[in-house]
Formats: sequence, structure tokens, C-alpha cells
Amino acid sequence: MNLFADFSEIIRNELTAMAVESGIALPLDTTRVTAEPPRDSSNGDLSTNAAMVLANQFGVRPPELARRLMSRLRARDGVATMDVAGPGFINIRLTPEVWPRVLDSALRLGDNYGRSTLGGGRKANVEYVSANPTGPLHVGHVRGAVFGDALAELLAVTGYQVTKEYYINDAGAQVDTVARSAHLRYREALGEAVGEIPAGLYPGEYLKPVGEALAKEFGASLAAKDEAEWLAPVRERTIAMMLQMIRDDLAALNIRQEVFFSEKSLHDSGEVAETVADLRAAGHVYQGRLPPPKGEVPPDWEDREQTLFRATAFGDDVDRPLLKSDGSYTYFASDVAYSRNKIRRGFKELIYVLGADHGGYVKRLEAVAAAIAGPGQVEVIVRLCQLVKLFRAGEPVRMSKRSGEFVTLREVVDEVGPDVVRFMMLFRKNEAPLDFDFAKVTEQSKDNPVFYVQYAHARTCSVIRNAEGEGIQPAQPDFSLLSDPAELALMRRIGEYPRLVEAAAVAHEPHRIAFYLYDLAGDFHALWNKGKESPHLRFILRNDVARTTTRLAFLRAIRYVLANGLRILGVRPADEM
RNA sequence: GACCCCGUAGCUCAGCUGGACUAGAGCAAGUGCCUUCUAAGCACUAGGUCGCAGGUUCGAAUCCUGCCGGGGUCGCCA
Repeated sequence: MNLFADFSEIIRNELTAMAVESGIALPLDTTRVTAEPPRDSSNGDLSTNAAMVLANQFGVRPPELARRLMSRLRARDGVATMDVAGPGFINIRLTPEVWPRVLDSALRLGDNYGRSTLGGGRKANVEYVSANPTGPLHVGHVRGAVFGDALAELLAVTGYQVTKEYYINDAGAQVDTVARSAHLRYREALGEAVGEIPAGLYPGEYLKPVGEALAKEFGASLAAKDEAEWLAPVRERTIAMMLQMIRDDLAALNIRQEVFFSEKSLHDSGEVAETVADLRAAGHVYQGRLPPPKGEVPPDWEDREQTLFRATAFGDDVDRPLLKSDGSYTYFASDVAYSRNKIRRGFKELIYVLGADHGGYVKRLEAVAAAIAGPGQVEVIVRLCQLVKLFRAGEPVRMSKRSGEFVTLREVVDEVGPDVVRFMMLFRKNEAPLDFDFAKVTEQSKDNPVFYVQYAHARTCSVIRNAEGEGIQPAQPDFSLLSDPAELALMRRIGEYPRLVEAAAVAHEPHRIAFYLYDLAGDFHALWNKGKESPHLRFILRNDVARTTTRLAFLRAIRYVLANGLRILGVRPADEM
């Protein structure tokens, strides 16, 4: 049961019926009609703007339309009282039986409470992380990794057919560089004194095991050969090992993408060449010159003719080069081929989770999809994640990327655990910068949102355990016994959950789930605390079986919502703290 | 020069994709209470011209335009 969606439909149906009676031309545009909880619950349980939005179409003033709509809604199930407020809101107070139905539905659906069919089975591809396979994931990757994973789950529970994907940049110069770096470590493993790692190569210690593995596999046979001979096999081994390390790191965060897509495979299969040929055949490719960039012109800029994709015809700011001057394909060319591959696999939504420094990619990705699939055929959604700043008890953690001394994803996860990392990464809008303080996020106090939410879940579990321990038998609950304002607030909150999940999915904003859970936990803790002052509000009342069993059922409903929300975020609901 | 993101209480941020009568939390501050069915507390108070100026609208923190301030990006790299 989705209270607000149900009412929204009832209201739309009534409006349509009214339009028919009044001889107003159908179809009636009800897209802007809402049914939502009012900000202030003293205005009722549900309010609609229908009269204000449709007054023009009906040719009457909003209050008049509101009265006509109200007279039809009066007979509906669940409506207790209604009034017209302000410029024409209809505020509806629901009958007390509605909340029991909400709780019944949460209990009946259990793990499925909050799922929806919004996506209608549309195929969505969520690509995230996609870090170059040249080293371990560092803290800069954490946010996108968690965000992408939670977004994928959010879409999955709202009826999309989701594929979680990682694009491996295994075709460019950087993987050659990491292969050379690994070869040096290989020589080192063979006993050679290699000294300082030269500038331009990867200095990280993590390549030592790669060198040792190469030495074990190849003996000394690669040491004497020319680079032309050893580069390919060393590169292949190195990438495979780097990728394994990356997958292990992601697994530590409970992230398991089902597709790891190789850029190199697009070249090997000829898809890049095909893609360029297709674009050419469609008239989207030409030889031309680009104007120099405004502002800071690179010192090595030279005006030259190149093979360009007419991205500007699809909304991009400039046309994009497909071929380098040596005739090989640009990174962009394989990117286009990759988009084409996704589109051919049937995805209708291409979702990219990128760092904020990739903001410039949005238009070109949209342009590519439009050129290949046809305008409006697939939806490109890019979400940019801002930087994470690390702190240790208030002091910023210093990092130097140049020397290879960066904080790795693994270090963060090992120190505070995957649940804390995941929750904190999602407890902020993705495009806002985020501060992550190791001390604060592990603190066991009300000021730590992860703890606060986890503890709410653990608390529900513990009370249920205690009740079982006391031999209290589950029985048919009578939710009409729940009438305290704190209890009603919780019921309302539970009723909002399905609507909230859908709204978060539409907006592609998993952080809304995290904030909702924080509020829900707050409502629950508030009710709990009220039980200290007012013992009759406690969950277990030894002399009142009816209330106790009812409240235990209530508790189970709360627990489902907490657990379901946490599951979307990929945070394990703790049974005890 | 262009494009993207951000600018809401002292601090950190929400604000449900335009809604109202008092713009919300948390921290910090002030006052009082508390030793608790699961413990790492509770209640109340104070605090904001929603960066600035216009505009659209019955109605704007939310949409449009222009400024100001902060961050990011801008041809063969990936």
C-alpha cells in the first residue's frame, strides 16, 4: 500500500469524472496534481493542490473547484475531515483506521515494503568506479563507488532491470606505463638494484608483488628482451592483477559489479572502427579544425586538421576528435563505441557516476547517445560526486599523490568498516563536498548518524528478543490502540516510505533514503524516550497483553522499514550493538 | 572567454524536483531534568533580509535573467 499514490489516483479519477460531467475537453492534464503529506501535520495527513492546478481548466476559482472535489471525496474510504485552506489546498485528515492499514501493509510486505514497479522493467546501466587499472583504489574513488552501488540498488527496488558495470581503461598509454613500472619491479625481484623509481613510472609498493609474480612465471626470460617483446605479456598480467586487487577492494565495501567491460576488447573486436564508420555513414564525421581553447592556451597548442565528431549538432559545446594525428583512435572514440555497445545491449538508461572533475563530460556523453540511438531514444544521466575530505579528530589528513602516498579505499574501510563508510558517503547530497572524520564516524553517540540509525534497528531487535524471552506470544495486533502523538508521527513516517523511495529513485538521489532513515530513527528514539516519563508508552507492558502484542507488531513494522532502507544503502542492519 | 556545481541559523547540512499560516534538523550556546523496558541521555529556549538585484506566478529557498563570492572543467592524455 502506497497511501499517497493511492490517493493521488483517486483524486485524478474524480477530477476526470468531474470533467466529463462538466463537458470539459479531455484529456485533463493532471500531471501537476500532487497528494502529499503537508509540511505541518496540524494541517492534516494529506494535502492536494488539485484545485489550484486545475482551476483554469475547469474555468472556476480554486476554492470553488476545491469544494466540488471535496464533496466527491467525502464518501471515500479513509477520509475523516477535509477543509479548504490558503489559496485552495484541500487538507484531508484521514480516519484512524488508515494507519493500521499502513502498518498491516508494511507487515504483510515485510522485506518488500517500499518496492515499486515505477521503472516498469526498463533496462538501466549504472557505470561507476571505472578507475584505471594502474593501482589500488584510493579515497577519491570511495564516494562514487558507494553512490553508484546504492543508486543501482535503489533503481532495482523501484522496478528497473539494473546492470552494475565497471569500464576498464586497459587500452591507453597509462596501462603501458604501469606495465613498464611492473617490469622494473620484475627486474628488482630478479635481484637487480633498480634504485629510485624514475619519474613518469608508478612508484607504488603495490607493484612489488606483481614483479615477484612475473619473476615466478617467466624466470629471467623477460629481462633481456626488448620492450616490444615483453610489453604485451607484462601488461596483460599486470592489468589482471591490478583488477583483481580493485575487485577485492570493492568487495571489502560489499560492492560487486556484474560486468567488467574492457576498453581493449572494443578495439580487438573492431567495434571502435565500426562505430566510427557508422558515424561517418550517418554524416556526423568531418575533417576540420577546432578553435584554440579560450583562457589558458596550452603551450604546445598547434592548429591542425583532425577527424571530428559533430557533437555540436547534438548539444555539445565543441566537436570532438576521433583520431589522433598518428591515425590511432582517441579515448573518445572508444568511449563512443562503448556507448554504442551499451545501447545495443538494450539499455534505455545510461547512468554514469563520475567525479566532479568530469563535469565537462556530461554534454558529450549525451551527444554520443543521441547520435547513436537517435535523439530521445536513450536517457543519459550523469551524477557527479564531489570530493571527500578526510579528517582525523578535526585535523585534515594530508595526502600527496605525487609521491604515491595517498590514503587507499582499503585503509578507510579496514579502519571503520564498510557500513560506516557506506552510510556516511550517502549522508550528503552527491554534489556537495563531504567531510569524513574517522573519529566522529565511529563514535557511539547520538551525534553520529550511522550509530543513531543502526542503534534504532538494534533497539527494535532487542525489545523483540526480550519479549520472546518473556514468552510473550505474537497475536493479532489492534493498531487502533496506538494514539499517542509520538506513535502517530511514527506511523505517518512509515506511511511515507514508499513514496519517498520512488521520489529518491526518480531524482537518482540515494541520500534521501539516508536522511529519511535518520528521521525515522529520530521518531523512534523519541517515542522510546517518552516511555521513560510515561510508562504506559513502553513497548512491553506486563499487565496489558493487547497493547504489548500490538506494540511488538508496530516494532516489527518499524524494523522492516529501517532494514529495507538500510539494505538500499548497502548497510547491514545490526541486530545488536 | 565558455560550460558545470555550490552559496539556507555561529558551524555542518536537509528542504520531498513551485505551495500556504511560524523556512527545518543536528552540533555549538543558554536553562532545567535524568542514572534509564538496552547502555552510550531527555525536555525547553534562543538564533536566518534562504549570496545580491530584477522577473515569471494566485504562490519562489525552489523556475528565468543579470551580477557577486567559492570550487571544477575546457583540442591528439586517460
